[in-house]
Amino acid sequence: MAESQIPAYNPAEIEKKWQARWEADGLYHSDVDPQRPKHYALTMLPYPSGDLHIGHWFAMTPSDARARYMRMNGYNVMFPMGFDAFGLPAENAAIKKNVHPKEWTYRNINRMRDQLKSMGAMFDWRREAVSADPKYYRWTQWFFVQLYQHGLAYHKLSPVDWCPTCNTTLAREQVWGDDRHCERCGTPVIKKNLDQWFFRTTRYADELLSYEGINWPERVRVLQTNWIGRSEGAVVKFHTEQGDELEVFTTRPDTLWGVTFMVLAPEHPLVKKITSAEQKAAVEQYVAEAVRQTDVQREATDKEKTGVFTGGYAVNPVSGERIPIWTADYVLMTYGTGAIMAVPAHDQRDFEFARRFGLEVRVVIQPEDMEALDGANLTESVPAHGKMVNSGPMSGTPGAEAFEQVLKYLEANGMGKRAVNYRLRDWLISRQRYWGAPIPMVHCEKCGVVPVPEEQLPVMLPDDVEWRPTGESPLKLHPTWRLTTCPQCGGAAERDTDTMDTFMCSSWYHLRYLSPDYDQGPFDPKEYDYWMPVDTYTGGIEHANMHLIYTRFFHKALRDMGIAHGDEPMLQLRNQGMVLGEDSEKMSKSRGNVVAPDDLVQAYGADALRAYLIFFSRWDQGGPWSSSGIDGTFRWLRRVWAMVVEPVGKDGFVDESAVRVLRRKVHQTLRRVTHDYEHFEFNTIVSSLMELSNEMARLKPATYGSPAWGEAVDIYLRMLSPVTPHIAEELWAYLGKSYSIHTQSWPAVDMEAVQEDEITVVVQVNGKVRGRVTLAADASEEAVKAAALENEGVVKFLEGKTPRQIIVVPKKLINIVV
RNA sequence: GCCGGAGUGGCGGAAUUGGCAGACGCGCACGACUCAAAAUCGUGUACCUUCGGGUAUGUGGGUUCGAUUCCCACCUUCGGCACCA
Repeated sequence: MAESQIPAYNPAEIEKKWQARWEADGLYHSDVDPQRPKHYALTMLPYPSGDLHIGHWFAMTPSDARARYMRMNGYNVMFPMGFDAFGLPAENAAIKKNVHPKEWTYRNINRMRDQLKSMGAMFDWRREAVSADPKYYRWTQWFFVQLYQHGLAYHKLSPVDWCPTCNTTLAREQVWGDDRHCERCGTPVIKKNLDQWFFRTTRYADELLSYEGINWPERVRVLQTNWIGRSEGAVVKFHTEQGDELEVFTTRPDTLWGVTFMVLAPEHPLVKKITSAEQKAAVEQYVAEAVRQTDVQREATDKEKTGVFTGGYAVNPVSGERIPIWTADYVLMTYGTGAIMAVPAHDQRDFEFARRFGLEVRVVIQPEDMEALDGANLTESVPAHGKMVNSGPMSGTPGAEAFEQVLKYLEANGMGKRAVNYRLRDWLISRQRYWGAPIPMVHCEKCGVVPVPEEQLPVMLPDDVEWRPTGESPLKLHPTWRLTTCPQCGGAAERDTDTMDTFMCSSWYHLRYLSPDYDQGPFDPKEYDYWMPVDTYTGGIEHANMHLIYTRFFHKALRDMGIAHGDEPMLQLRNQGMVLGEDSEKMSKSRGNVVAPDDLVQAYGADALRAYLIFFSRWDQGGPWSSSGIDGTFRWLRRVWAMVVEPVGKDGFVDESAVRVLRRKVHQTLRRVTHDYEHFEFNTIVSSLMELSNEMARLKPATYGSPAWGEAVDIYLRMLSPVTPHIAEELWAYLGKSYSIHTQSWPAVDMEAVQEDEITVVVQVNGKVRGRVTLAADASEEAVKAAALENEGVVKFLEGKTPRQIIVVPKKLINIVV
């Protein structure tokens, strides 16, 4: 055959060709079909920052491959894509380049959509949703109003985290690290007192701690559990000598008789009232200093305890004792009640404070395995549980019962009750920036806060705004936008000029994909009933305590408002790792280590890049990028190409034993690859396919032209198609098989073909490999033993000794112990 | 300090239930093809060795006939939380 008739592998040509054909045919459209089982595969939507990053491809390619795999397994798969288009970076970049954020964002979206298409993923672009689109944020606003009407949104004046670079407030989740910096720009935050909108995430704290019915990684569950930070204890009611109630939260009610002082946070409202005339100056100075400090300075755990005696006293409800009240900055106004009962003998922080200021340390817990404790001699606190001592009527209560017994005592005497505290805070929603969904609320002097009626939504974000940040909301500076009439009384009123945190937009994007053009509600219930919940959700772990908590909260709130069903929005979650630059640093423009996927597509084709992204590291781990490795997957695809298109010039002789070997390898690989798709172990899918193509190339001369060879190529291309969809489609067509390979079914493993007819058993002597024997697969244990004992290499090491023990692992290994 | 990952050749990684450590690929070396180079193909590639073998999965112990895998202690490293009462 003339060589010119064999086509060469030309990825640029075939990728473009098939992408156009698939799009024209609507091959990846997903429609409701009650006859078929559905699978909603979702990958976290990108932020349109300008350029698609190799990290996006790393995240999305395996998700795409798995969505394709599920489709081949008979599922009606929906795999949508969209853009998280509101947010700070758009604005910051727009400021730098002096283009309108809207223009900048939509330009980027258009560019990124093309880039996404070049990877040949099975996205159903008819379902694309863009959060900055009025027909999208109309419903973001509608949800806000719903939450408000159901008591889940409220506003209050409170000290909040403010990023001085981004010029806006941030939610607690968006402040990271030891230095409490802004999650987006890295600037340390400061505190500001502002009137802000919050969502009541804390109302769902307990439910968010339950992961029943969802298959999420242990790691994410642990992160969320720690973040929510549930602790069980009691609220105990003390009184000041002036008669004011002073409640404290404690996890150790069993130490109540050991309280020797109390501490109020400097911001606590009672500080002023209880401070005595003599202490007034000192207290005022201390409070002023504490307030001036940043959280970082104040909450540094290594600094020495500071504080001031207020001159005031409280009464211990259980003992009637008179307890001095101090104020100190190690007590936080934001946790519990902002006041604590201090038990220095059994709490290290209280202990340090007591030693510093010469306060009494009184032992009230005696752990069974410790010598008798004496408060005066302790060098550190004893937080261990144990028998209660010096505790009035409760003395002698064993450690195991102490907590419950004291609670019973408190409740019986009206002195306190069981209580649970969470570290989780309500979600701060207001942002003082332009590029976001306006908060659909009107402030009326007569009627107070009034939501914008549904028929007036969306509250449109105006285009003609000075969006350079000033620290004030840009919408506030617009000459007319904020002026409106009160929906309730018709009088003059003002709009809320803040916009919403973009995590609000992304809390429900998976619902907008269901019906992005629907205008009777946020989503079409028919689509919802069929597709929801999301079956497989993939994305980065960095969202564990932000997006992934918000979206769970959001779903549960919708459920309770009767808008959604089910307890969880996403059944199965899997996280990919992060791709680093070749210098092992995080990829960033400023470091100059960003790898541009477009260049790689141009040089090697999308298929080789897809295969390399899947192959080069564990998906859940990520790691430093190395462009040289892509040569390997490119060569492999070229070998696969040659394996399929290059004929073997021979006279039809087929070696039957080679056929058996071929079929065995094909079906063993199929079994392995199927397993790996099910378990999100993507890199070994490619290595198994490489191994198989190596073996097939070796067996090709002896099997070419046989039905087994045809079967091998057929199965090979099917297994290949989710990883490298274009070359698989091209070769499928080359062989004259019916279009499209992507609508074919996943092949079934032939269990008979998988069976080995000969087995090689490793023979060990004292745990060391000394030989191996090959026998028929059905050889008896006795026969295997006999063969092993006769093996040349083995005999040498037995040195005539009698085996003490022979361990047989069927079909694998024999260990002879002498 | 607390919680959770991870440590395997020059590199990325593999080893499905406690059973042949290093699959697959990169890189490197040598060879074939070529006037030559590239590309491609082939062979080799943990360490030591007296060529019998011995040693190797962060370190040290343990369980076991047998441990990358299980247990204990420690080291390194990454991530999260941190005066949360």
